[in-house]
Amino acid sequence: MGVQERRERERLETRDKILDAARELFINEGYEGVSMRKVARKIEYSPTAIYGHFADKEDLFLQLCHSDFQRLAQSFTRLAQVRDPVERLRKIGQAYAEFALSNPNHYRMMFMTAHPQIPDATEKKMGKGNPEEDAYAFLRQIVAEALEVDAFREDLTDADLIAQTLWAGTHGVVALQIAKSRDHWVPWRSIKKRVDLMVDGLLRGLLRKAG
Amino acid sequence: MGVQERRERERLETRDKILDAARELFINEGYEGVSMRKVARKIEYSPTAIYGHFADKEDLFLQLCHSDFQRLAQSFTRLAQVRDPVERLRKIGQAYAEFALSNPNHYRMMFMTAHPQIPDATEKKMGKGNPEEDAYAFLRQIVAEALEVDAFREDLTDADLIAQTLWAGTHGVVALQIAKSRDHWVPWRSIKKRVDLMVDGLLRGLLRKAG
DNA sequence: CCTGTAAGGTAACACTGTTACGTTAACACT
DNA sequence: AGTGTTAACGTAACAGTGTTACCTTACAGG
Repeated sequence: MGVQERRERERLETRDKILDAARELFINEGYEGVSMRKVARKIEYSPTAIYGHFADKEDLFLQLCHSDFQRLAQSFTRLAQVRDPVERLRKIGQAYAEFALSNPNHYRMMFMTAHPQIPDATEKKMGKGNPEEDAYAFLRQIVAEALEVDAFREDLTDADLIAQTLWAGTHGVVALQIAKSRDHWVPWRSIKKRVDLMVDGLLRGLLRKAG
Repeated sequence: MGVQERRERERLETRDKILDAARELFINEGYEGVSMRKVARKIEYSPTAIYGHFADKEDLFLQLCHSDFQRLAQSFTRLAQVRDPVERLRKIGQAYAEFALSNPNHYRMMFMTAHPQIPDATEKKMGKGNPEEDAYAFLRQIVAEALEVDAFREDLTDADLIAQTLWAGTHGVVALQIAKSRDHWVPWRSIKKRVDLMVDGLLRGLLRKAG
């Protein structure tokens, strides 16, 4: 009975059609600029068809972010080959910033807007740790490695606290860039300079002075 | 002809009634959770009455943020009495974080969402520099003072770049707190610890090693 | 008393996310 | 071959949104 498999395949095909159309719209118009009816028109379906595949608009967008953020987690794992954990921390900051600035709408949805507490059910359906979590775990693990070789100041022993601070630093730069770069009352320096100074300055302040 | 003055006064009174009702709603329900009709019901006016005082919903919220953010700028000026500019930078970071966490909805609107380019007209009506700008200028000025006494590393000479990085650091911590503190897949450390480590760590990395 | 003006209300437009409910087509089973 | 079931999809509607023509009303100035 390959019939069920074919149906499943067809179902996934239209699901992907929805996702592709929605991705293009969300990227160009942002979350509020997109309506379910617009997505439906784009794929020539009725609006209700989408609800057979996604619980609601937020679910649709989050599934989208989810799949795209796996790319981020994967690009992180590619950094595993960098030997020096401190150098790896530097690289992960750059990669994170690059991803955020290339996918500003996704980034806004994932890290700049509060969601009403993800229910545990969907969390498990996402398959054992969502990419956000994976990415954080990855960062935390590098921090832990750096801690083991005594790279950080001796009064810093909490890997989570350090990881959260490094994350917050890069997040701060890219989040301001995404939200406020068009405000001209701040003489913004180039985003590259700001990311570099944040990563470098913060690491300098947290690492042991003499290696 | 005190008539015009009385009319003006009455007009401002209803304007303030709108602002007060809207403030309470926005603080509790957030931007999207509030509708013009809700605000109108609260003050027992028709929805259209609001449009006689504010251009649209965003204008209403921004005027609100504007007046509340003046408190922030004022709390900054109170820090002017701190002698050491570096110590003042530390204090301004704490004050900024405290304000953001006490007014999360305002903060979200002002610094975590992109607005469609403020037209110059309203900018001037706001009276010579909005509070955001004032606050940034204040920070920048302290950085400039610190630069004059050679507090920063010798390779750091751009007051704007430094100010933007310090701002981004604190912004990163509070923004993540506001948007993601309810996500339980990160073992968040206390917000105080995170703010402290960010301000202290970042300054350590940017200041000259031996004072 | 009449007129102009400005505040405020009514009703509508064009949307939005979402959901009962109906249709349809393909499969499994007798 | 005919019947029943199921799942995908569409129609039409609900309750709400921001916003705007248009109308009413009250009141100051001539």
